[in-house]
Amino acid sequence: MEKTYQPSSIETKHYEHWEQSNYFQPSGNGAPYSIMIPPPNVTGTLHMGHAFQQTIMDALTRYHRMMGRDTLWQPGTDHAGIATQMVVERLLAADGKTRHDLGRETFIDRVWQWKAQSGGTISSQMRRLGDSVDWTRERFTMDEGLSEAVREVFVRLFDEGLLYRGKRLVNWDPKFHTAISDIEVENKEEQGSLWHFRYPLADGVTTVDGKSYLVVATTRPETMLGDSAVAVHPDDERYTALVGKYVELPLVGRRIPIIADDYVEMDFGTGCVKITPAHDFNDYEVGKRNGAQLINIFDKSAAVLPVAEAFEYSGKALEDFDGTLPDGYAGLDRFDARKKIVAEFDALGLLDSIKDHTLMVPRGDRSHDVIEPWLTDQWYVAATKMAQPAIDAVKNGDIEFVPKMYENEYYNWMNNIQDWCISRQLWWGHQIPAWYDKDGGVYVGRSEEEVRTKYTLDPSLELRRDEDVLDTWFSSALWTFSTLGWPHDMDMVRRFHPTDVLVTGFDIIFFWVARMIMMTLHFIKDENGKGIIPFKKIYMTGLIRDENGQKMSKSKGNVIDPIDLIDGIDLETLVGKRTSGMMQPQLAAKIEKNTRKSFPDGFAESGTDALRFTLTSLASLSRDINFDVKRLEGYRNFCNKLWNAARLVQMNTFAQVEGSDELGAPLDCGQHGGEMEFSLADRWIRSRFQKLEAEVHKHYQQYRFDLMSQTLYSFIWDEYCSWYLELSKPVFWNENSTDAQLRGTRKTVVGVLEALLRLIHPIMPFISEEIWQSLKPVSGETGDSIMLEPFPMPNNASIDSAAEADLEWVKGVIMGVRNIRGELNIAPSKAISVLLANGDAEDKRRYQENEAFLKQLAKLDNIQWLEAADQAPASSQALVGHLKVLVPMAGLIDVAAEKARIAKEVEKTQKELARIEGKLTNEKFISKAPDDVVAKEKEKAEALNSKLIDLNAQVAQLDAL
RNA sequence: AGGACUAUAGCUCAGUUGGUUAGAGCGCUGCCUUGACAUGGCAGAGGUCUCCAGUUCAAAUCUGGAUAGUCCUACCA
Repeated sequence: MEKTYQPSSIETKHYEHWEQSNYFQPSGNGAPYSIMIPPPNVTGTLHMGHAFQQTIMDALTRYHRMMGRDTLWQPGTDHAGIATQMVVERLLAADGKTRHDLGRETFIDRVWQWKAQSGGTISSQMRRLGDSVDWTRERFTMDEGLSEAVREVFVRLFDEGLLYRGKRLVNWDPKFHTAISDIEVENKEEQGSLWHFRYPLADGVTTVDGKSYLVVATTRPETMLGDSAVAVHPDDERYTALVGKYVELPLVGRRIPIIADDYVEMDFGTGCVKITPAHDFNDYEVGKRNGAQLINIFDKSAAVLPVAEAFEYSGKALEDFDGTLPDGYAGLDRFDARKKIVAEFDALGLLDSIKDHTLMVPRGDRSHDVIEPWLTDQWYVAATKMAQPAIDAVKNGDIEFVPKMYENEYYNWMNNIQDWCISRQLWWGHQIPAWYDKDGGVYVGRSEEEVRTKYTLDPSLELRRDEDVLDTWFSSALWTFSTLGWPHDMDMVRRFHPTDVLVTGFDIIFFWVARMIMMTLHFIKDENGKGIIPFKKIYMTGLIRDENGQKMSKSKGNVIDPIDLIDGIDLETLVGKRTSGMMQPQLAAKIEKNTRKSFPDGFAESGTDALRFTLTSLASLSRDINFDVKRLEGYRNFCNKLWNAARLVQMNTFAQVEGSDELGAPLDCGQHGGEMEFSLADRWIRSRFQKLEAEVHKHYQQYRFDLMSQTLYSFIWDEYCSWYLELSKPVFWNENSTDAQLRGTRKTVVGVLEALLRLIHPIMPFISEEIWQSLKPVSGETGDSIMLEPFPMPNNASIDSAAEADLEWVKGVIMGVRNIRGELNIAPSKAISVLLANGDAEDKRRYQENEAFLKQLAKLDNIQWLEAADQAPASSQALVGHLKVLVPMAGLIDVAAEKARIAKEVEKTQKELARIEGKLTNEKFISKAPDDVVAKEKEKAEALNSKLIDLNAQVAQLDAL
């Protein structure tokens, strides 16, 4: 082992060895355990959220592998339809081209090229993270096998009536010219206006108060070109007389009816609402109920059509509709049309008022363009019909969310689920397996050939394939079984279903998790035809945010590439990375400034293990996780600590080579038997270790990686290093230690470390492997890799309560002396003498058995046991139970400082005593609290009382000097 | 508008079924280059557990309310 811990020099070599040795593949032995990776976007890069989730998945995978399970962690990527197409279109745009210039086939070739070029990033990042995925089974959602699964599911759902095509209002992205599903729309509050327009009443009718017009309010004036009614509330007495009458739509000149519908809120605005069924989801429903015409005025870019089109609610076009629109609007963008309409209303004296208004604006999650409700033909999955089994699976406990609170969110959404719009007007994706004849007949099948056979079509009939592709989530919804070979190869599906746990973020619970549950239950059945769940547990991780709680995003410039934390990165490179390739280059200056301020030195190299340990230590059950680089630094130091502890172990278990750092021959550590004598410290650390093992197992069961990390950290640092290794030194350094004593302590020092390494391996795979390998000559281990070794199991036989109590006593005495040293400024280098007084037989035994430990760790040159009759000199005193640890003051101690120290102690003790006596004088506490609680409090009070008396005596003694 | 979640040390967070001297990391103060480690050691300071009320012998923990923040769903045109 190198003298200093250098992660870069150990990580890659172990990973390569593991992968080449096929250690990541299922062993074929033991009960199956499987995890499906949430597939990242193939052309993207991993961010902190991925690193976080993958660390957890890898820890779970390695843990269960070491527990003897037949373990599969399935890797893969998805094709991310819109996101990927968008990137490639941007590349083309740089050359002044659009995808239409290339044509569909050439464009798709270009996307595949881009995938080939960028697709390796993800897998190399995963290798750097140490992910023990079975690379031989890596899958991509556009692979032939997975594409076949997509076609299969589409066709079967269609044949079962669970998938259909229809003309409906969809969320239309006018920038990408595609429909998106409701959950891909982000609603954000924005500042806008509320325009009040006057719509003249037709046929000379007037309102109750004698006006010749109605006032309607709108946030979207441009849609008035498509108005087909004005609605009022049926109970609104101001307007009841007008229901059934008409208004004359300004600019357009169309007569549109006044209808009554209780959708209208009487109290809002004027109580009159313009109804535009083809451009608003609510208006669509109102229009449908009341037979208002469905009038579309926009093209696919949300620019005004030359002539409006009208439809029946069945989707059939109305042939005889007069769609004439006012002059000057054809081809006008929606926002320009808005300005023009407002101006014309104003000019006509029909603009009643304009008010500032805050409204929710729907924007596409990829394009950030304002989404337009638009009438188009789309394909839908009848999710409303598939939801129930998926709800039941969670209700009856087959699938369990961790943390539990997400189940409510799941039910809430599932109970109000909408049919899922799955078609996308893109080129990159799975093309829909549907064909049309020229009369609009629809034929669905796995191929054109199959369609012709299935529907017995005349060979001469011309068929045209649907040009649209499917939502990426449609293919990811099949992920748990399509990756395993469905529909042809069912062996793996049967073996690894249901998978054990899904580790993912709560932000995709609807996009992915819910849909996977529905699809898997529907398509994967057991021998009795009952649906099989995709996974037993869903571990929902929090969202990784930056150190200020901000969501990490490219446009904020606060994303962190996990590899940069592993390898380190200098400030200039980091700034360059964050400000290049931006969608909004104007933000670059601000990002640069923030980056320089937050990380003036860039990131230091921390190594994968430190990063992974940091991530697991953050994995509490909370919903937001703020990632602070400071935390990483702390755990990098922890790796260093472990490394150096291992070096100390080696120095005491291998022969020293004169004038060299190289290790000599392994010493006798009991590998081959021989008599062994274990010191108190040996027995203590073994006992403590059993409890640690039990804790670690428990935390795996409960997915509390944060608590597990903390437990391991404090054991290694505070118990193994700070106490145990220090306590091993007196044995190693004492020339009088017997062979049996040396063997016993060497055995323990090595044995506990070796087991610790296995215990921590799932979180810190590299450093644990490196040290474990170097210990082989003294640990007696012969396996090829730590990752194949059994995970440590607690053994109650090694629990030694007496040793634990004795060692607590030893620690107490040492800490007492150290406290006096610290408070009274006695140099650590100065050896001092102490007296032990007021002790009982147990204290005496402990003192006699552990004198060497006390002398070593408290830096004492002499310890003297005082019997009751002996007179103690003026001393500074610490208490360990009844036992007084006395440091004589002569020549050492400043009386004033000592008095101050005691005063502080007295105050603390009095405060505590008052609190407890308050309880004990309370009748009700005595009578109602359980006896053991009362007894405990009484004991405490007694101890505090005698301590107080003692402290006062000391003060008196000092005063007498 | 409805719902969920959060509020604990200067910062980031733990605190399991009510009984702890309320913990950790980072930061801070003092001392120390002792033969694993200064990426270190030892000692220490720092908290009316957001506020109010209630239940209880006992509340950071349970209940109700308030305030602040985050998120989700829906939406008044």
